[in-house]
This record gives sequence, C-alpha cells and structure tokens, in this order.
Amino acid sequence: MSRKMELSESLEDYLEVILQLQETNKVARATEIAEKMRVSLASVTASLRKLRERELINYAPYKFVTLTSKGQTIAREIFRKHKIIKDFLIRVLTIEAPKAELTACRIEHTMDRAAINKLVKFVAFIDTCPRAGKDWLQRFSKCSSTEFDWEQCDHCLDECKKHHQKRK
Amino acid sequence: MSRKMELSESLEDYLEVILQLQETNKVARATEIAEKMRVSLASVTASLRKLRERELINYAPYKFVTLTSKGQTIAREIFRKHKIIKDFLIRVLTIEAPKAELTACRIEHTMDRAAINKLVKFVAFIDTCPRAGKDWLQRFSKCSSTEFDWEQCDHCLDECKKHHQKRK
DNA sequence: GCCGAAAGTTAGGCGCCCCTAACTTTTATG
DNA sequence: CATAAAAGTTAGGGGCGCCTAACTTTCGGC
Repeated sequence: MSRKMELSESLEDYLEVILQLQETNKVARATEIAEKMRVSLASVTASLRKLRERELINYAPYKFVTLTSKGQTIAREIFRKHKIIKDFLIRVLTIEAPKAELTACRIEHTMDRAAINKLVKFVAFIDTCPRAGKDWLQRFSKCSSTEFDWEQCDHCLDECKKHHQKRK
Repeated sequence: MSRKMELSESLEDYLEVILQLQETNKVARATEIAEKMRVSLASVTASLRKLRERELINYAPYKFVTLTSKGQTIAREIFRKHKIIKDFLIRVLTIEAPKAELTACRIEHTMDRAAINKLVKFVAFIDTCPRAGKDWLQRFSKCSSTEFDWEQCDHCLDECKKHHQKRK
C-alpha cells in the first residue's frame, strides 16, 4: 500500500542524500548517510525503516540501501528543486555558494511543483530576454552593494540593444 | 538572561501572529492566537510560556499578551521577511496570492537577513532598472505560460528605450 | 577460518509541538 | 451580585526526529 501522506522534511533529506550516494557508489550505506547528514547511525536506522515502510527504498537490516523507482522519482524531484533554488540564489541573488547550498536545502521543502516551475521559467526568462541576461545580472550585482546609478542607463540601454543586434 | 538560542519556526510564527493582533487590537489574546494559527488553546498556552521565558512577550496566566521590545524587534524582522518574500512570489513569479501567502509563511523561516536583503535589492532593481520594470514583468508573465517569443524583441527594446527617455 | 574492528541495530531518553479532556478563572448578563 | 458561558490552564498522551549506550552482525587481515 503506497501511502500518499506527505514526507517530512527530514525524510525528504534522507531520500536526497541516498540518491546522491547511489549515483556515485551504486548503493548507499548507513555510515555514509549518517556522515552526509551529520546525524548518528541510530537516527539513520530509524529513518531507513520509515522510508522502507513507505516503499521508497530497498533495504534490509545490515544491508545497503537503494531507491525504489517510486523513491527515485521523489528524490529526483526534490533534488531538482534544490538545484533550481541554488542556481537562483547564486546566479541571480549573488549569494555565496556555501550559504546558497544551506538555504536551498531548506527552501526546497517549502515550494511546491508549481512554484518551482515558475522559478525555472523566471530564471530562463532572465537568461533569454535581451533586456536581461548576464550583463544585466552583473549590473545588479554591482549596484546591489550600493545605490542604483541612473547615469549609466542610457549607455546601458544602447549596449543592450547593440548586443541584441549582434546576436541575430 | 536573554537566550541567544534560535527560535523554532513555530515560535517565530507565534511572534508574528501576536504582532499582527497587537497592531489591530493593541493586545493579543490566546483565543485569537489559537484561531489565527489554527491550533488548540492548550498549544497556545504552552507556546506563550516559552516566549515569556525568553522574555519576548509580556504575559501572565489568564492575562493578555503584548510583545516586549525585544520580541517586537524579532517579530517585525520576521514579518518583514514575510512581506518581502510574498511580494516576490506574487509580483515577480506571478504566484496566486493565497498560495504565495502560504509559501511565504514557510520560506520566511529559512532565509537569513543577508539573503533577504539580497532579495529586497533584487526586487528594487527590477522596479528601478529601465531594462526591467513593470512591463518587463508583464512580458515574463505572458511568456511564462508559453515559449519565449524572439520576434517581439526588437519592438520591445525600442519601447523600453522610448519609455526610459520619457521618464527623464 | 578466527577475531577484532567497523558497521549497524536496539533500547531508552529528550525536546518540540500538537492534541483532548478536565479543570479554573474571568466576564458578562439577567 | 450570582451564575452560566467564555476564556484560559493543566494533565496526560502521541508523533517525530534526534541522541547515547549497549548490543549484534559483518568483514578484512592474519
């Protein structure tokens, strides 16, 4: 019986970690999970039992762990959220990678699929729209530490247009 | 002794609710808090005791609640985060208000001051930079449901520049 | 193949936050 | 001003996630 009940943030984190371990090592082991998540082995055991009950992992006591296909689907979804949020935090908001990593870890549990997809679209829009783009983000990153400098706008708009013509 | 220990998300929520009740009614009452937070009165009592221990609220059994100045500072900070995130979700990502409200409620506990300030700057940048602005957001909102339409770019860039000249 | 170290599990405990049920205090109304 | 209703508290219990300590299983090297 597959429960439709929501996973706790903690269990989502476990799934995510298991996915990453599985992708590098084929399987995940309790010790590695414990290290990655910075929790005790006892906590890992308890969580693995819960994940197995929900049929999200293949696991037996003293054995290694792999994701079931259901588990993989969910884990990939969470990991996708993580990457999207982290990308936004780093590239758009110019937050330092280590802090972005931590913050993404927490936000990933709080945005539903629809919201995440909006974020994806928005970042893609920034990357695509001639009025935005890399140089626009760079301008933000410069002025984000100071005040907005209206003096540069004319020149900036010209550059922007020129750049767009070149691309065509 | 003022603990520096971090507040749980739950206690942060209580502070936020108390702030809002206090601003409309001068004081907050347990019943109102319970209703707003959709928890039982018993849960409210327990949380009020914790907040009082941390000297974040003025409160005695059977009496109403007000924030101490320390509590007000923290509550305002959280509420500020909430408003900023909600504004971003609604105005930039074009997420529906009710869902934005819920999502903001959760993200508000996960972004530190620095990250929030980046977000503020970014939204301000969007509102200020001639290359972005209201019409740019509108374009995003249109294309966010479809594909990016390169055909419009030339016209859009011209409009953008024209608009900027007018403003000067 | 034995045995110690490493890996994993179980038991028991704690903090947090929530609940219901039974109780007490406050209040408002006749 | 008495008393019933409303507001608030306490007691007790549950789920979750974490911990340490004591135990068991697994595995690598002699």
